[in-house]
Amino acid sequence: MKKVSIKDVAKEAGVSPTTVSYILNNNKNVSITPETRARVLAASDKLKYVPSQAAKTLGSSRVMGRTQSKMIGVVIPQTEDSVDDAYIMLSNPFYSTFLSAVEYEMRRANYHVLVTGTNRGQSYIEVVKSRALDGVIIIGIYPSEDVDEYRRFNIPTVLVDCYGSSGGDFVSIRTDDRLGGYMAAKHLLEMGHRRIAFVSGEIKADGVNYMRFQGYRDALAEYGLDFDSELVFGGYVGFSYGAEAAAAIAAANKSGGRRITAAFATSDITAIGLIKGLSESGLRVPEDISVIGFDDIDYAGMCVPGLTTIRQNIIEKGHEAARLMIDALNGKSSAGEKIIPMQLVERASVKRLTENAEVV
Amino acid sequence: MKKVSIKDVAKEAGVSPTTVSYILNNNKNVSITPETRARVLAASDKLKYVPSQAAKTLGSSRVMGRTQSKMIGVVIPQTEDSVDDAYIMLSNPFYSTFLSAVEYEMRRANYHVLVTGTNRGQSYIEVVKSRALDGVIIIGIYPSEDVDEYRRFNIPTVLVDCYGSSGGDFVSIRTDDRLGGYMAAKHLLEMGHRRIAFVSGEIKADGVNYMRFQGYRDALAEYGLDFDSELVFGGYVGFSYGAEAAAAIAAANKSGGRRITAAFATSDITAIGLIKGLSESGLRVPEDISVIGFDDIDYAGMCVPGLTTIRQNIIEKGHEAARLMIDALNGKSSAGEKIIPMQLVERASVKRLTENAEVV
DNA sequence: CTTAACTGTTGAAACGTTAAAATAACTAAC
DNA sequence: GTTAGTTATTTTAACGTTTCAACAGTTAAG
Repeated sequence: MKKVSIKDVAKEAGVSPTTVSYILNNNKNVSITPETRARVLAASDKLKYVPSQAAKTLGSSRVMGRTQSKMIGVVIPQTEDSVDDAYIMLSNPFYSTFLSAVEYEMRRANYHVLVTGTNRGQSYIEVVKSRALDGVIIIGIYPSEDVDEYRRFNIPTVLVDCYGSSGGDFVSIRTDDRLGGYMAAKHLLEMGHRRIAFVSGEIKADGVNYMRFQGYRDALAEYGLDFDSELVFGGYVGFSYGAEAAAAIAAANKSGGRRITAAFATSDITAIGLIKGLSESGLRVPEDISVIGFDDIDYAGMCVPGLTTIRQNIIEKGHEAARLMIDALNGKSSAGEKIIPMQLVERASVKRLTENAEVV
Repeated sequence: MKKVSIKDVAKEAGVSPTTVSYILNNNKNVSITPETRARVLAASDKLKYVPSQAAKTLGSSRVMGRTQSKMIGVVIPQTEDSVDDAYIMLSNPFYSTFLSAVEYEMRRANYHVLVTGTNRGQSYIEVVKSRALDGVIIIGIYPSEDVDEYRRFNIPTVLVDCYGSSGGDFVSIRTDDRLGGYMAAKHLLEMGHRRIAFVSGEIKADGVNYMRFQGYRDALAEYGLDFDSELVFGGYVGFSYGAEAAAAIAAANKSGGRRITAAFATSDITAIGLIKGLSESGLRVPEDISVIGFDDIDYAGMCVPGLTTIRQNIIEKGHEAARLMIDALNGKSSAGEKIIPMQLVERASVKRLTENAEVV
């Protein structure tokens, strides 16, 4: 009934609590007789001793910078749910898969993961301080206000899909989004498309969408095409699922002028919403309009038609983020940027356009 | 640079640490002069004091049963990813949405959430003990081995989608899955279908799939139809995404005999995999075969064709789970079962069968 | 005018652990 | 045979908070 503490183990094994601590933590700076070690281990097993992490954290906090809570935080942007008026952090499966991968890898390294949603710009430095988190992984937001504090407290921080980080102070992990945007647009261009819509959520200078947008323009320029701002759909908050963009595209195509034959959506979830909306407007994918996405979430391969997309290995990205975190935690500070490769995955949502079809 | 502790605040305000503690925790058992309170609050603000949760947890652990870590655990079953050989806990968007909702509501009540994946049957009592978690929300698994310990330590536990709990010891939250299965099958029957496949992941006696299966049989019986075990697809581990079932169904239909005209998949994610597989086998949904799902994940409304499904309000379920947890945490133990209502959402994946079409 | 209860505050002990210094028991060196 | 150096272990003090008993000062009751 009563909680088993290190003292109980010590008494059972006939040694001091310190010795138990040394043995259980495999402290390399002390030497222990094999017999003592065995005796303590046996006692610990017998009593089913589980150390109190709170006490460990507190106890180890004496030496500044050596506090060990064995827990990291993962901060995920929170969006308002389209249906209910609730805030949801894992609306994009990209985040779910990423978080799963991080959690798995961290747990293998004996760390626990505290997840927290956040509104853009909201500070969560208090969580970090009050919980004495060993590190933080932040997705999609550059925590500008907290940066100084992070520096001051020297908390290992891994930034995912962020462009705000000036200089190489933090560990950063992302794809080459400009290249990715270029790859997507280029693929559509190669397939004969010329009027290509750009469909995106919020476009912010420190976000991935902005970079993918640049890449899209790069490809256009390479083909000698002028950029047409009327082809940009979205770009403001809350425009997440592409359905609205679909209606706008359908309307644009009906109103005459050169037809939009393809769309590049900056995330698969948007692409899927787009396809849905197009289908409701009576447009078929890929027969009437081609769609390419970004990310390759599980769902991209499962939907009908299969979504052609720029794949990034999300699980690998999560594992890598965790590994970078673990390295940083162990003092092997690999500050700088880690770039995850991408590749084009061709499925069924993009159709090759023949010359005459294009002119229609 | 140095950490601000309660002592610093006390010194700044000219009171004892105890007083600061009382004020900052709004302790109702003591009376404090408004002036003192104001002075302490000001000092705390000025120094940007953030209490150490580790110290709080440890300090409050003196009285058994009053330990406050202000953190709960959410345990999510982990499955092997279909593509990579990694373990993923949030493969089903149902979990993601649920977790998001729980996290949001818990955070509003000043609790943090530690997520952890788990293999079936794996114990996580150590996490609970070492972190002194205030409570645990467990999804989809009945933690039989840990039950005694939970009882002994009297840790508030909310079981989600579990049928293993004998008696009303724990708080439990789920849908009426038997009714849900009945609703799904009945809808297909009402639409004229008679050969209805049952497609599911693992069917275990303490899981929701088993209950949905019972409901499916109830509906069949109501229509005077014999149960045909050849219509059950899946039922074993790893058969998650319905694609394999699709191939089996297509094969069965080709080999003669009465044609399978509809399928009930026990989760939307399975239904979607099924639709994909069917489409690859050259079968169209709903023209050639109708499909009904379960859950109404975001994706059900976004895919093409829109998935007809048995909707449960997942966000509401998450909020409710969090609220039950908070009640339990506050001693208002509402042990027993909370049932979340369902409703049929008709979209485009089920087709009405005319008499002669059925006989084909 | 004594006793009892209340009000606002404090000091000391405790929570379970780790860090650093101390100790004791050997061994080796000169 | 003193000194110095290992090795295995212990003692003491901290970490930042809460709890509990105590206290002095005021008010109320009899």
